Amino acid sequence: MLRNHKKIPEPTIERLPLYSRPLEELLKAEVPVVSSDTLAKLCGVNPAQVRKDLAYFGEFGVRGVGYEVASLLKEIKKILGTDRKWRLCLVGFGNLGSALFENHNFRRRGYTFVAVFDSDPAKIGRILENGIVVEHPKKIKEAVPRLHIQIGVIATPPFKAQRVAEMLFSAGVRAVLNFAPIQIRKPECCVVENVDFTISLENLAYHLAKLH
Amino acid sequence: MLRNHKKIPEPTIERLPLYSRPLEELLKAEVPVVSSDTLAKLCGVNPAQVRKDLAYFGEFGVRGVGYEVASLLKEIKKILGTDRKWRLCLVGFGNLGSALFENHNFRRRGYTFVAVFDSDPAKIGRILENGIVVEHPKKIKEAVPRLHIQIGVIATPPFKAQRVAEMLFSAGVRAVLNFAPIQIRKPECCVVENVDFTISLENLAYHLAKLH
DNA sequence: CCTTCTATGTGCAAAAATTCACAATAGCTG
DNA sequence: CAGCTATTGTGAATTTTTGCACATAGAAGG
Repeated sequence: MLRNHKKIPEPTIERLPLYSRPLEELLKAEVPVVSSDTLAKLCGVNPAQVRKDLAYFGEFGVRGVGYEVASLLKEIKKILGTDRKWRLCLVGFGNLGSALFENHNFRRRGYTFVAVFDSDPAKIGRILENGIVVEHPKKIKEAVPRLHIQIGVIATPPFKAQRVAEMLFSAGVRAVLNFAPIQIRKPECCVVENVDFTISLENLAYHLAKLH
Repeated sequence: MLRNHKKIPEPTIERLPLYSRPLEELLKAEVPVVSSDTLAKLCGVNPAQVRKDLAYFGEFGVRGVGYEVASLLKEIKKILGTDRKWRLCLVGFGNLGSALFENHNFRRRGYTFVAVFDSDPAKIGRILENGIVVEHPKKIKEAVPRLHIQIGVIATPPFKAQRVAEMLFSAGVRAVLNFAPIQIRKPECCVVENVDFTISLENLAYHLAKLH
């Protein structure tokens, strides 16, 4: 058994959510069992990779049969912490921010926004879904512990992002999802995940230019 | 010289945009020259990595001095194809779609939306910036060649994404930026880049759960 | 023009990740 | 219950990526 001997590689963690998407589909379609081969094809990866990734966490499969869809999905969710609810706050209620706030994928997966901050006076005081009121970012310090906010989502202009991140960290938030196209400096104890569309576009452009 | 002997690793390509962000800052701040060490620190990577990545494409630095900011940035842009203009179309004009459409980072980097598609009758016909009119996706086939669309951006609900991707490919689009949380099947000759926020969130949740 | 200083470019070793390939084993069949 | 089939779990081989460490070369100063 691998699971207790080695530490888990980062790429493995990044693939788990990838596996869970088709599994949800299969569950919905009432397919009871899936093989590493099928799942691999659905995700566009190598079957051995699927098996090895899963084996880090336990023996979820049955030899000669495959993986039971429902229980595998449950296991993956447990590993990723997706079986819990997570409380988020949003900083920056512009176009992107409000799209994120209204995004149903988030809530469906257990991520709920419980506070929204923006420094624009025209937005402060606006009442959103679930009775959430847009507040000035200076309220972060006080709101984080009170509302048990665990994850901060930054959707501000780039030049404000570092400052906002520091406010979040010092208020006790230890995980940040950053949509601003800058590199956030963070304390050792915290995690930052960056989403930068333009990086993806630049990748595309590079490969496209190569194609002919 | 490495450049003509070996093929370029994917991670290298993915880091180039990362380097370009701080370089833009440095250029704005009129810093003339930067060392691999400084640039590495700004990007949170290893200095040798910066040098090696850049060396794949040429000898851009001066020994004992460093890299000239302006010319390095220009080189990176040339490599990534960011020195050109790219013409995009957007499919799916919901919350996320409209946030993307209005996102200034895109235009600033040379990515311009020249068409928008959505199947919602309430949205079709709506006139947006630059005189772009929201059209039904069945117009994709005709619009792609006419408007010289090079990249398609998918911001539809997941269950429509595959169908839309196929329409784009068959219309001649060879690069797709996909925001729907599904794995797009694609022809050999095409490139797909996925942006899935919930994957990033699940990563965060995993690491957060690990922290204590 | 020679010496010193500094930071690049890169060969090489180490580490990490992927993939192969097969032994182990569960279920099925007769 | 023995033999067959299918598919897992995993050791070993392979490939890829990273990082060290240093020779190399440009610049500056005497």
